Amino acid sequence: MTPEERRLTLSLVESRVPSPTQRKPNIRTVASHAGVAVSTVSRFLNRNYVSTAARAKIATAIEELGFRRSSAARNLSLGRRGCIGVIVDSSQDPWFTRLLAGIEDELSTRDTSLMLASTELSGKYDPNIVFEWIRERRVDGLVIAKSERRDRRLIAEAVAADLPTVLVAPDEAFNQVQLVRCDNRGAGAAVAKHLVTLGHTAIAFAGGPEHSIDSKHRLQGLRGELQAQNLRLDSALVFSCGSWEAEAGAEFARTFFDGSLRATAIVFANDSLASGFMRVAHQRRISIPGALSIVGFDGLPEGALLWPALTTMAQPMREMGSAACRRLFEVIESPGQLQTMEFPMRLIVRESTAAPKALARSRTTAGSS
Amino acid sequence: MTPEERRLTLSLVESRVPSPTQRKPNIRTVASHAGVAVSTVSRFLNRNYVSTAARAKIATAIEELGFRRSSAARNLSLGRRGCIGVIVDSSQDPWFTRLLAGIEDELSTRDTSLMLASTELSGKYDPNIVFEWIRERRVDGLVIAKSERRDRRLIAEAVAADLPTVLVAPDEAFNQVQLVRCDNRGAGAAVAKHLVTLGHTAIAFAGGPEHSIDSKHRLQGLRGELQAQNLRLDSALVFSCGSWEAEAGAEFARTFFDGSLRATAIVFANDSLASGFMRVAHQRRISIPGALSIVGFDGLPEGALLWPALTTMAQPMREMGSAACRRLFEVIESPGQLQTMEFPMRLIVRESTAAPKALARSRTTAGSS
DNA sequence: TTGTATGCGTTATCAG
DNA sequence: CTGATAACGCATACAA
Repeated sequence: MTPEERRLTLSLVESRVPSPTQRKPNIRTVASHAGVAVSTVSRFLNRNYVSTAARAKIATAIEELGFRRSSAARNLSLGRRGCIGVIVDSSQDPWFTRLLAGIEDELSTRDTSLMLASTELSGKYDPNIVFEWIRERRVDGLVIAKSERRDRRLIAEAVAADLPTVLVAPDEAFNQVQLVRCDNRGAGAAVAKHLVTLGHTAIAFAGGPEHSIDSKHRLQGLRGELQAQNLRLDSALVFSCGSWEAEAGAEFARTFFDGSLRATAIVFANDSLASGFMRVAHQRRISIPGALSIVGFDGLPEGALLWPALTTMAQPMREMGSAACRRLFEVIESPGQLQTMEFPMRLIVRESTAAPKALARSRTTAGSS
Repeated sequence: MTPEERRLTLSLVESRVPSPTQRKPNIRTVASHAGVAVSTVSRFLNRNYVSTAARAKIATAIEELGFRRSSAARNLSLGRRGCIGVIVDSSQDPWFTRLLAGIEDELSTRDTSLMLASTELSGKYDPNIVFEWIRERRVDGLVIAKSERRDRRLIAEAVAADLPTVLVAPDEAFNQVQLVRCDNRGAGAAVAKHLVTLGHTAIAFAGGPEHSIDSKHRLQGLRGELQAQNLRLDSALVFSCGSWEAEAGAEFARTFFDGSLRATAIVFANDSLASGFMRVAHQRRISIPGALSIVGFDGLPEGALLWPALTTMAQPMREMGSAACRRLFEVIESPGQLQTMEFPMRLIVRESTAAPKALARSRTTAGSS
């Protein structure tokens, strides 16, 4: 209550105000205006039983008064905070940005706000803010994006505190939590199909961090589909970049080009690695996709700005964000069962993949003969 | 109040609970524990006058009980929402993402959450959510990023509603509002210095949207410094891409390369345009910076991943974010004067600029002779 | 189906 | 400097 408001209240404590345009209507105003009790209005607001007669009166009263219920008061009464926590290692990640758009979609319809926490805001991993949130229950629930092994304590604490939590695209095997993820194996298989269709047989895979489940699954999918097509992924052509960062992809490029192993296509575990690789390829004047086809995973729009634009398997990040958010609200309202939602990924063919040179040449020959 | 809590309360309505680990302590608990009145505890919490004796007792009580005040209740009592609104055309913008990090820094210390609104979330401009926020006062204040002409109504409404508002990097002349912006003219001048030092004389400028103030100021700075160095910016070499998007830069590239005008360096009004241009340059096998030097504005980290990595004038986006947020809180607490904070931009020399070919050659000649 | 009464945790007023 | 207490706006158990 602001000072002005309080003064107003006090001076009018005896004489009921008729309709001062000043003061915002509350549930009590509505009730008296409609000639019913506040509890009836409250029930109306919460879609509980109320007679059609009362319903109509209340509706018009609300309309006339331009009433809006206070979420602050509602939260206080409900023992909620009206706010969810969204956690990610870095909010600068374009993948996360898309996820956020989905969350935003969902939140805008619910008068709920959000708190953002980057566990790696300042360069080093520091989840303490989140621990505070959990302990002080400053949020009604948590959406944790791309959680990895190091986030285990975080998740354990949230579960222990009985705080509704949804994990999105966890890169580690978590259970006991609501899950929203992508079909990484299926995506790997789709990439295999794409490359095989183009005529590639010497395919390499460059993974992310050693322990990454996503990376593993994508590789599994790739390998599986290749086998199904009677091709095998040469294990000498399976690499690990050790991280998800573009710089790791660049580093890999340098060792790859300096080595003697050859492939006609390289599948990267994500777009970022692929982009780092391509930068070095440019420096070395390796033609893509002429000499080498490149595929990434994630489907970041940024990939379309590269030259050549990156072919990739896209996650429906925005949909995942809104799905996670919806699920979180469900769980907040009523605890319910554990649930896992899996989204398919989608192949986006851009410019970084083409038929391998040899094949292209033979085809040209065949065409001209 | 959750059902469980209510049951607990009711069953204990007569007999005071000794210290049930269940129930969270509130200001009343603290007061009785410290042997003072609630109002004294409240004063303590809000750093108002309270005797040292009481102060000590309260402090230990709070410590022992692990008390944390409820922001929901506080907001209700204060008539606040405990939440600020952050508005941008698209939350996908990497520039905005950096700004958000700064806001995040500031928010994490204040138990305030945020609501995000993208006015162009679904492809077309739609500020209605924000109007709702303002009318229903669902936020305590607004940070509006990169507002442009079309946001005038929004800003006018916020001002009319007396809602504390801070504009960050507005691309239009706004007044009557708190402002946080960059020194675009100074940045333009810095680019001029950089290019002149490298030996460029045939410099072109490719601007953003026609009515963009930022674009205009950057050009002014560039032109001014060039004049100061006794060079002039050929007005035939001043272009407008008509938008800030990479695609506009690509489009400009096509017409530029198809035309007959020549320059040894092009300054783009932002990084995105420059990146679109460079993509086409690659396609046409124009060597950068060999045949053409390129400079952008904004300093997005993404520019470092391009090949060649983009030379650019960087905005301190994160600092601007936290500054805007701090200022907003100041204004929320006490209205105060209108204020404008201007941040300098910083030149990041990467790979897209070099001495012009002719000069490089003559230098080599000079060196070898 | 509705009304009454009470509580949610704080802050601000005003009389000591 | 301190204590009692009335708001803040809403939700719900319970009685009617």
